[in-house]
Amino acid sequence: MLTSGKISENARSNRRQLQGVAAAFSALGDPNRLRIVLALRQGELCVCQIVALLELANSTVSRHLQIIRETGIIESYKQGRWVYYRMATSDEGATLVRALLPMLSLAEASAQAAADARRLARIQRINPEELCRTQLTQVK
Amino acid sequence: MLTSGKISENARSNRRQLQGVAAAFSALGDPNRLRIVLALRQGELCVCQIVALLELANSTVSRHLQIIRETGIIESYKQGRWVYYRMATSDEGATLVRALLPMLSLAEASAQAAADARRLARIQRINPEELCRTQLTQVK
DNA sequence: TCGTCATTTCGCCAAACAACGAAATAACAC
DNA sequence: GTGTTATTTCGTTGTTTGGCGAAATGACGA
Repeated sequence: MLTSGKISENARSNRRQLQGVAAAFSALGDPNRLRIVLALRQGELCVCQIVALLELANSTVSRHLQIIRETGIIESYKQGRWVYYRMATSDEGATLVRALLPMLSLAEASAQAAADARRLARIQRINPEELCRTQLTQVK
Repeated sequence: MLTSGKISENARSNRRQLQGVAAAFSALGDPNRLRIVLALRQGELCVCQIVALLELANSTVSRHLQIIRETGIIESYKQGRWVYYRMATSDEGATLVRALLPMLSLAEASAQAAADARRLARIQRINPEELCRTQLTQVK
């Protein structure tokens, strides 16, 4: 069950509108949300993997993901207790992602993005179930 | 005398960094700032032409222009009392503009952008000196 | 030099936003 | 049904932001 979020059809048809483009820009105007999208370009992730990467509260990450998802750039699906997020595959979402590619490439050339990519590779080697479990104990 | 704004060399070298990309996204995440950039893609404009298009206070427009200019997307030059803004021509700015093109094209396909383009064409037919002069009397 | 004009900067304000912890929700195992 | 787990939603808080009018700045003309 793929979900782009609880957005109304009206909001969906605004994607091609100026407001929709501005919303996508605004979503990626937060550095942490930009880092999330760059991470998802490496492959789908569950919330706790993103939490581990960003070192933010899970509630904050969840909210960030909701904001990005509502722009259509990413989508999510449930697998048991886990919710996985990935880059949009729908026609409309993919159009937006394609248009964003040159800018995302620019961001990927940064030292921060490289450091994130290295950490993410390590995070992805940990069993997600174990990663989620150890997160509560690591909360400080 | 071209000016990209009073940005430090440190901020300039961050353009290729994640923060710089996020700043560009953030700048264009405001609908009015996005409208400004779409308008400048039609050709250079002075502040009062942009004020006429957006129907905002001149101080607000000036602030918006400063924010966009600091990202490197646009540049400005003085001609007497007038300050003209245009899309960036420097190597670095042009790279950013090029990367933004697909998204700007998406925004240009909107009804709002088309309406703006029509109004802007009319505004550009007015002598800028006369336009500026009549603006103070139109302030409500 | 003084007055006018175009723009920028400043100060204020209400709204929006990113962070957090707590509560609620949904999925799972026993 | 109960307890555990992953995630989302809610409420709070301090910070940021987009709008405005007023003040400051710089260019021009007499």
